[in-house]
Amino acid sequence: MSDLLEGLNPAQRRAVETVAGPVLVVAGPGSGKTRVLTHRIAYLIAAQGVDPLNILAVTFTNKAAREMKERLDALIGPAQAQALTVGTFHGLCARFLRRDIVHLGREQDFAIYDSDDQERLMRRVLRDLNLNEKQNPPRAIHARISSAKNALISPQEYARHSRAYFDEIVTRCYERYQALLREANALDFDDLLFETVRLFDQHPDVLATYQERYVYLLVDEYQDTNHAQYVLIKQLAARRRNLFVVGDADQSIYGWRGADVRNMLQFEQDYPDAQVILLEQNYRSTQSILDTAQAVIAAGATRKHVKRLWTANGAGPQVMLHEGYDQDAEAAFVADEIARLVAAGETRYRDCAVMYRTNAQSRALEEALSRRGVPYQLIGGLRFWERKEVKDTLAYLRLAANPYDSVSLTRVLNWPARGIGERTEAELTRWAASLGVPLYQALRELAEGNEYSPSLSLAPRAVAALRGFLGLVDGLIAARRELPLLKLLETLVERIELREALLREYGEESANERWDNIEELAAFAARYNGLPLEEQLPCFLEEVALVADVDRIDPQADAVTCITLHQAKGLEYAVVFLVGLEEGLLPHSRSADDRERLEEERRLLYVGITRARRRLYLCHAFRRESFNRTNLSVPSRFLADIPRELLKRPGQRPANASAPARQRPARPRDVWRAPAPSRAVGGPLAVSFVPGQRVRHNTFGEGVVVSSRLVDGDEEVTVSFADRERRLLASFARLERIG
DNA sequence: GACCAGCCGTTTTTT
DNA sequence: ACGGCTGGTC
Repeated sequence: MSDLLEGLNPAQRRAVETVAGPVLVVAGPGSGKTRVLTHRIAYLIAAQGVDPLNILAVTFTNKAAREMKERLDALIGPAQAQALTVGTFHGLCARFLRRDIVHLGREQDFAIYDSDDQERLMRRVLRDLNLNEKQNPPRAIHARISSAKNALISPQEYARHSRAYFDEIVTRCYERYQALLREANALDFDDLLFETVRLFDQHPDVLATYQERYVYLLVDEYQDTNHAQYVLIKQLAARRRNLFVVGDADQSIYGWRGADVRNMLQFEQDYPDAQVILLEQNYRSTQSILDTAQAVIAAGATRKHVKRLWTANGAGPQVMLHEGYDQDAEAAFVADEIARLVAAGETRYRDCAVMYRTNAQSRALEEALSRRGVPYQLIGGLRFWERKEVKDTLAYLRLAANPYDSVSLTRVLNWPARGIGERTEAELTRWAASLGVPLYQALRELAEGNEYSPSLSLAPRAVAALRGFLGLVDGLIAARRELPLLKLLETLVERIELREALLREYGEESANERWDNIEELAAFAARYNGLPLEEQLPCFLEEVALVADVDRIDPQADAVTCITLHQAKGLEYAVVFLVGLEEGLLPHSRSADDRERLEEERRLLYVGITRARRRLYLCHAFRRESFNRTNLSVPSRFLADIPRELLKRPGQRPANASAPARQRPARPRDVWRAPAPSRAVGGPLAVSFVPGQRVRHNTFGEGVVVSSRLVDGDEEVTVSFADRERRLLASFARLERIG
């Protein structure tokens, strides 16, 4: 038992041992919160004799859930670890609903609609309501509906609150969208949460069984919960109140999808008897990296729980600041640097990661890395499960599980091409709608030759094609009952002549690539072989719908990880490159006009910086290609918040080489002191450039100073260069006086 | 109903 | 630069 507490610092130990009542753990990055979470579970089971069946842990990704179980395997043995309930909010809700959704008058074999399905369905809604897609972008409308659902606002309530014209549109769409989802026996991502809350709300008896079962609740990444998740937790914890949440408001980066950091900030009001534990010692990073992170976060808006992070890890190498000429040069620098470090035996590929704000930025990196033969794995981007051929193939499997899934049905109605064109589809849809039945039902009626009052005007040839499709689907439904998943997939591939279809459609090269994806899909399907026959398909489909891309990171592969900053949350690497630290990218231009969202961008950078264990590179480019044109870039404003002596530029002597203050080894209680907000350490006290002064810049060339002023402890110089006037920060721009 | 050529928007982040 | 969509033709 005692070894469960060994090696934990006093705060961590308190977090593990405080068994009863609400606990809020405010944990800085790298403070071992995953460890605390895991050890607490182990402690409950091994030292307190708690039955693992009574524990529910919620993690942010499936990967985190899997890793937690693996660690518990080692700590308390597989038997105990397997009995535990661990998962993501969405995964857990899907499980709860599968069991109990009949209480809401629904079928258990519901499909889960991902963003692509959601958008397709929204298109259908717009067509049904005769709304123009151009004027009413499906994504925009769906975004409104999604945030309404995250806030637990039903269509009726939305209608009540709607004010503006657009709200009226959204209201009508929301209603129709829900009706179609129900008709398709489908739930979208947001419904998984909403419907679970509704289930618990309307059926206290069902809720009570869960409250009884889950005596201990643990939630990770609490700062990124949305309102629906918050309510869900409140419902589940209401009885036993053994709620243990861990989070870091400074790392809240999902506000844009409904996460509300106030859930965490108000925890003490929600649970007045809550214990609050601060984890401030960082075990991950060097002092240099931590100092940089603190400088960035401290310059932001005021925070509630201000943590004083410290580490005993020592100063480590200085954080590097690098400016590339353009994105390719930036990528080349990254690739060269990784190759250099690996060649020098300093690190392995797998310990390196490159992080960026947008997926589009990965292209230049991929090119540079592969040109140098640096192995890499790209996370995100064109996601595997979203590739067309994969989704098309999956659509058939989804139909086999639930033929009422109209989005999947229309998706493959004419794929591969079987002579069912747009007109036929439109007519079938119209007919089904006038009968008030799902498309599949309409197909059946049609095939059985049933006559209905709303007439159907289809050519005999079209009717025959539709019959053929129905036969195919029904064949799959039958096959599903007797064949294991992998065989079902093989049957499907044969019946639709998938390989030939791919060749026909895409040409040899592309078709082969796509066929590889189908084979990967088959390999994934094969993993469900061990399950009972009737569970294989549903489990497979559910996992496919809910896996995150980070779940696909292969920790065994010796390869550099390329990943977005959002997905990097919770991960750590010895060497981290943050690229594209420029205005418009980080902070992203879409967040520039909103103070809150700007702060979220800052936290995103903070998250990125704190992923690094030993070496950190902050990179930006002088010019960047976006869309089809290149633009000159301005270094991110957040860089200006980092005291210049913390940063080193390659090929330059350290900015403050004569002052060894930062090089001293950190003492255990060497609490980091934040620089006074809005005044960078070592910043100028007066302007040093005067109008008319001629200056030279490494990349811009010669120019003339137009004006200069002090901004946030730095000097902002406006210089007229040959191409145009530019504003530069004196601490970054390397302006050389001439004449 | 299939096919082709040209056009447009796409890109912020994701369970 | 790419892929999906539109509008035209066969």
